[in-house]
Amino acid sequence: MASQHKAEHGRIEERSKREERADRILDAAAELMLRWGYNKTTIDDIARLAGVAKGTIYLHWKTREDLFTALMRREYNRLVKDFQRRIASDPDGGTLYGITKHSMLATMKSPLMKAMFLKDTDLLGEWMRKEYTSESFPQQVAQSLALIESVRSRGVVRDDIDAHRQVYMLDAITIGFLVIDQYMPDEFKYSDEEVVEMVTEAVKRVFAPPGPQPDEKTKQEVANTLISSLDNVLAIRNKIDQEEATS
Amino acid sequence: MASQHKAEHGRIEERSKREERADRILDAAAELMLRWGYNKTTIDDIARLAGVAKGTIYLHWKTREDLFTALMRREYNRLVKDFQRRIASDPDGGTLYGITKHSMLATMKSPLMKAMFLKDTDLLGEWMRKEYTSESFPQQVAQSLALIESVRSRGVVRDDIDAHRQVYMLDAITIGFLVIDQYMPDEFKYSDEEVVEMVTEAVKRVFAPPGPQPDEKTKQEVANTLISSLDNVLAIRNKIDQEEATS
DNA sequence: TTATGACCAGATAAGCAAATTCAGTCATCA
DNA sequence: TGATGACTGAATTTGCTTATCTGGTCATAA
Repeated sequence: MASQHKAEHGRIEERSKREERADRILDAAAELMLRWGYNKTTIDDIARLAGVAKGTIYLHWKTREDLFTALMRREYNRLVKDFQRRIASDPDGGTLYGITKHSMLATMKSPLMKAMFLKDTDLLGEWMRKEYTSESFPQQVAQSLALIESVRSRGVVRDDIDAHRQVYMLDAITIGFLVIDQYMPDEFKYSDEEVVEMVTEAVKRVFAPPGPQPDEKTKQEVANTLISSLDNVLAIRNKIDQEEATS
Repeated sequence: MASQHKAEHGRIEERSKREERADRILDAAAELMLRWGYNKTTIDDIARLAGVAKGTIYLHWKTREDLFTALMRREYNRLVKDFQRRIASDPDGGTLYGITKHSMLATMKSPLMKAMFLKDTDLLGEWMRKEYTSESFPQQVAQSLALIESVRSRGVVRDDIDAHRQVYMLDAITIGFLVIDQYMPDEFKYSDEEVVEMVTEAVKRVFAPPGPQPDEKTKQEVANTLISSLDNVLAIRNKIDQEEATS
């Protein structure tokens, strides 16, 4: 009994130690990827920065590509959780503009995810071509569509425009504010927060319904629906990950 | 008297023949540039397609770079004139959303200008790095700012936002709608006209002033100011061109 | 005088062998 | 049993030579 408990305890401790190490390796990978891009970040570099031997990395992931995929998944998980947290703690988290605001802030704070949404080849290099990206944006758009339909049905945004077009407009506006700083001269540099303020204002006005503001209860509902649907997305993804890991 | 007139007539005819040929050469350059991009479009190709000898091209422009700069200038002139024509014939030509609508339509119809605004390296290649682009966008932005200030002062758009931010927002939105189609999956493909309809709607809502619609006279004024300020821009540019040509 | 295209030199690409890099493995160690 | 890093072969890069291309000129022809 005692020994069994001890063994289990040991296993758990070991597991968490493993995970901690995996995290450290991913941290190193993230740092190097941001500095040098995918193509120029080698396993040796990562191992050195993480303070482990190269072989150790292969105790965690089968290939280099897998490692970076894991990194991006972790980044995505963090982004989504950050997003959920922001939504939950903002009274406007149940409005379209609130949602846009927090999704943009979360995206801006995560350079790797931003690179992925914007298909930044410099950073993602070869990884983009094979892995994630083909599914990534369409998936993002699908979620956009579900979101729009959810807020429309509750009268939180106007519904006198085709839903698909509304998604198109919303994505055009957010992408626009994500890329515009590359084009503007120096007199027009704004902080992330200022930019987000501007998108929020724009989204608020473009999608505001003709009637009165949504009441608190509706906003709560929308926020909750969104948060739990994101829980779902994460759960499904993690399930797929596990199945892939076991197979 | 008669012979003098004849000579003059001859000179004019000759001049216009020259210009016609220059135009033909630029047409060829435009076609090839769109197909192969700047880097892979050779003077020989252009000469062959235009049906002239290579040396003839150097009777018109000192260098290859000059030729493409002339092409872009012609394209810009055409865009501006197209834009002016559209503005003049639209009753909403004196509103910010009308202006946006027509500037976007004009831009979309001119792939080379679109490439320039978006800094499309694939198309513009080396030309971009040396020539136009450094001045191009800032100049565009400066015009944006002048435009915003002009419409603001006449109450055509709201003035409860900092003018610089308004420019930033307007440019973010237009750029967004110009690039978004690269990101959207196939179910979300819209024609230029449909896209412009959406931008117009967005701009209308984001920048609408709180008060009543501007009256016809104000719109006329704004449209006229804009058109003549564009005349000015063109005049200045052409003057610079001539000075460069003579020096 | 105007237009041409053969011609030139410098730049760019193609070809190729040697050197280096790097993802992934595995015998060895603790 | 978990971690290591020397090792391997495939892939990429480097260095260099040769071949091709192409912007720009200019003697010649119309």
